[in-house]
Amino acid sequence: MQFLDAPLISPSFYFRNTVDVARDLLGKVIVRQYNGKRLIARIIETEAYCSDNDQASHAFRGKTKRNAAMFGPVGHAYVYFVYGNHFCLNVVARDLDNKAGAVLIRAVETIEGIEVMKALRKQSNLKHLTDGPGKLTQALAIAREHNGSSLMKKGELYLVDPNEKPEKILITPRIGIKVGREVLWRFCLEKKE
DNA sequence: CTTGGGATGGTCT
DNA sequence: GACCATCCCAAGG
Repeated sequence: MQFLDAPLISPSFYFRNTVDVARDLLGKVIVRQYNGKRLIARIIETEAYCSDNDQASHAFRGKTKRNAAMFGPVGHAYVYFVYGNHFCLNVVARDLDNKAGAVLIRAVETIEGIEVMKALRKQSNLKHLTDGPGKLTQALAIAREHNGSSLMKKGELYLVDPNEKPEKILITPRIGIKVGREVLWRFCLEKKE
């Protein structure tokens, strides 16, 4: 399995400008150990959420119990619950000038474990298996308990770098928000729109 | 294909 | 009591 040999990602990768990290997370690979099963997925869409300079960010109004992970160590997960139905997975990333910052993982494509993902999603339509932030957390069984956990060491949930060749990246405004639409902080790999 | 509304619950005012 | 970094389904073109 090529992805088991792929190296883990070190803190220095995440200790950079949040927007740069969002772009560079494209093509990185999420590994999830779930009930003895291995689920693997490749990141194909991200968004950057910064600190008190970013009105759309959960961190904009300062630290609270909910967003505390965004102020915590880089390379850790920030998982939150939205709309009463869904979890969203973020990776904490920021440079020294910022107190908080995280990259929302908006979409992935399945590499391994598709049958388990279908079961978790109660959905067999491959097109819509992992093409949204709430969908991919369901497909990978990511929830509250992963909030604050490190993604830089092998465990239930971590990231690896398969060292892919760069691909064409689509850059757009972030979506699903009412403010902060003027910055181009959403990054996608070729797929659809 | 697109649109519109309902479900659902934690957080903050 | 209002928001939400959402999803799903049903109805209409």
